[in-house]
Amino acid sequence: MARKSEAERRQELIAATIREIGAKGTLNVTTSQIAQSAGVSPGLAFHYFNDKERLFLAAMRSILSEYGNDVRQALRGKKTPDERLGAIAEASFGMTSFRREAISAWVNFYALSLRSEQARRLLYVYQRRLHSNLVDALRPKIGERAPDVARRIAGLIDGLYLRYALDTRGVSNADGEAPELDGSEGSQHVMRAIAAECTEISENDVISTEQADPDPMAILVGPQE
Amino acid sequence: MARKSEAERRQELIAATIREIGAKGTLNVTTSQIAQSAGVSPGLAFHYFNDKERLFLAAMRSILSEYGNDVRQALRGKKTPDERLGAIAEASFGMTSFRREAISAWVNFYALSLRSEQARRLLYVYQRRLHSNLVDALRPKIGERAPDVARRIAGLIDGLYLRYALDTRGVSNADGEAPELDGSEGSQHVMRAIAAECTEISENDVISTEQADPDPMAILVGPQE
DNA sequence: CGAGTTATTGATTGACGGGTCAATTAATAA
DNA sequence: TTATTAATTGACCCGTCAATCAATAACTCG
Repeated sequence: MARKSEAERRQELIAATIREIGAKGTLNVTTSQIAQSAGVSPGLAFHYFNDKERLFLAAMRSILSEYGNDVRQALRGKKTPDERLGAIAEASFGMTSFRREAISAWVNFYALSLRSEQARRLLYVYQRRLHSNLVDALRPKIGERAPDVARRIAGLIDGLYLRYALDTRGVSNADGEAPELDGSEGSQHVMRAIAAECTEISENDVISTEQADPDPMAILVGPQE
Repeated sequence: MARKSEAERRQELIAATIREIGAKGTLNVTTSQIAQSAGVSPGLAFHYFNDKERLFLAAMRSILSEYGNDVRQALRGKKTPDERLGAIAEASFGMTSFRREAISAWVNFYALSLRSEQARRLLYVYQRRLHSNLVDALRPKIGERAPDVARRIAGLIDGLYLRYALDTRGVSNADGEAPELDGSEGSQHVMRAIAAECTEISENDVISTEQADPDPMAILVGPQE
């Protein structure tokens, strides 16, 4: 049955992995389950990815890049800072990220990054990208205070995502019902927070530079190594 | 060896559970590990908690109530709204919540709540308390817009916590080194966000009531059942 | 002390899951 | 057709782990 190309199989296995993580709500899914969901025998998973960890990391990369594509596409054509900020916010709470599968993947990958150096690195890439997108969009509005504000907005996005994601019947045990989370509220919150931050800054305008926090390039998200 | 009271043993086992979750960075810890860490035989864990799930839930309750105590204590004596908001922020990023054990517990319990109804309920209690604390402290400053703002601030707290918690070498594999996360930055971010939200509101003062979002008591955190 | 109670042990079970590998099958080349 | 390569299978090995349980140690009270 030498059928499909390596690339295809890998993709199918990754998709199956995410599907199963979504269905079970945990990383405790067996290779057999994943293989079965991919319509393939268990051994094949180990043939393409050498162990489970690497399969998970591949799945994580897939989720991350899916989100990245969403943002990129949402930004396409948006020129004004506010348009761009809106695009980022909406992509963060859009359908792609709010499928049960994606939610389960995100949350569990957060947990995974507590024990896996690799996973932590991937998450860090996401954070850096988000931060840099926000800074780019904010700078025209608030200049050098953009990095500081961006850090809060990024935190807000993550936090709200988590809260909406875990909200109520959101996930629970698989059933026929349609959970259908809606993230539009989330992006509205984000936009309001941005508005508030910007208003405040234009208000304190003159003195802002000197009394502001002395090192806005601090730890949280900035190139480290 | 009939030694300690039930209450004591339960407490010891709960502490050991959190300790092990912290050390391994995951909920994949065996009952034997936990028992050993508590200086007790594996069987005893099942004697007091009937299964592992319940042991985890007890640990989660413990973490949650630890945080609750921190907040209560921080609020003690604080009268002005700003003092109270500062207390909440600092408690959220205080030492108690930033030990590696607590971080690992929180993050993994978030993931757990994707598959456990019980865990989700517990998390919901935490969210409701945080929200209500924030609203109480915000209302004197911004009146009926407090709930809406509180939702963002709560999200910001969660999100920043997550980001600081996962930051860099934060956890990784157990070693002798002292990671010693510092959350004081987090609370400063929170205070700045609050300041921004309040400034903006006092600015838009007159029109604010009518153009505000029509239903600030929306889904995210509000009594549901 | 001794009978009854409660805490505690740790060996044991039974299921399960990651990873390996020899064999099989399809596609391709000669 | 035959030879060669590569994908795919699925049974199997070995370790692990949640949960059970019969035995035992410690404590209580008469």
